[in-house]
Amino acid sequence: MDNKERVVEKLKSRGLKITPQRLAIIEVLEGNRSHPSAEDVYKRLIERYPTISYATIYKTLETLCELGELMEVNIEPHKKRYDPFTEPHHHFLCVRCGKIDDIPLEEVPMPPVPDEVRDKYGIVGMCVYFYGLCPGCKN
Amino acid sequence: MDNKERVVEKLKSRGLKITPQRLAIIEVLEGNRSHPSAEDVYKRLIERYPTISYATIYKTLETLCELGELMEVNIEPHKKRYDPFTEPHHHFLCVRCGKIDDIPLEEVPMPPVPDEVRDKYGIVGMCVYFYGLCPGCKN
DNA sequence: CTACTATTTTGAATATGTTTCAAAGAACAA
DNA sequence: TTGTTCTTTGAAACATATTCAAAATAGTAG
Repeated sequence: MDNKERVVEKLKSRGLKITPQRLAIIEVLEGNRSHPSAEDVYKRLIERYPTISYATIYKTLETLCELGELMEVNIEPHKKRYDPFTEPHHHFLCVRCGKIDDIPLEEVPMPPVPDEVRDKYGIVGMCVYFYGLCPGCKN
Repeated sequence: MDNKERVVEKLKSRGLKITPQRLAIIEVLEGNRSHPSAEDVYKRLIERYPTISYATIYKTLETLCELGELMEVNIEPHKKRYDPFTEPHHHFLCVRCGKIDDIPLEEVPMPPVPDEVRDKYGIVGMCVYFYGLCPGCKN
């Protein structure tokens, strides 16, 4: 999600309404590479929108996922994170500080999935997660 | 975890006690390829051990993970699954029926991770998850 | 076999993240 | 301006996992 206007048009084209809350959430996400959780988004917004609720945050995040403008990152058990950068890439979780980094395909390629394997299992999606200690935590 | 006796010896060698609950949990896991959740294990045991508690289940599963006899499978958001088959392999989740299948490395290889990438991020672990519709659900 | 000690189990309470719900509010088309 | 439909809200409910202190037990030593 690199372009707010495109997302707004997409919402409109599906008959969805452009509310201040949705705009604010989109603004928090636009170009955001920190893989925020629902709580992260909430905390970024609660000062500007003191009545915004988690229900709205969760619902909007879900909507954006359905529109293909956002991806869930489930690298951390029991806490969904979200990624507005939807091109294929991997993720790395620092198990000490909890930071998530992208690992681009140039550094680690997607594992090749033969068509017959794809068919056999009915694969429609995949993800690769890495765990470790980030440079700052390695000391 | 293909051999209960080895796990028992490992527990003993760490000064951990062999309790009926631990034995029962190990028996449920031994050779189990269904990737059970804590609840699955609980339900398998509650009839034979009417007083067994989730606290015990969770704690024992954690202990077995620490011993390297069990692996967490976090393919399903917000629900840990466990896998006693600890050799490297991938996992597939059917998004309709929730079943988890193994995908062996012969079908999809591990993506190659260059040493410099491993160092750069401090990678110590990785996993590959696949999502789709299993044959039974594809109809 | 008995007694001791450290470990383990238990049930209840708590924590955390997410979803549901119905009422109130707001967007937007006519 | 009005009406319809969608959206937001706060509270409650839900699901999974963890913590805690008291009671129970395994394993050891005598």
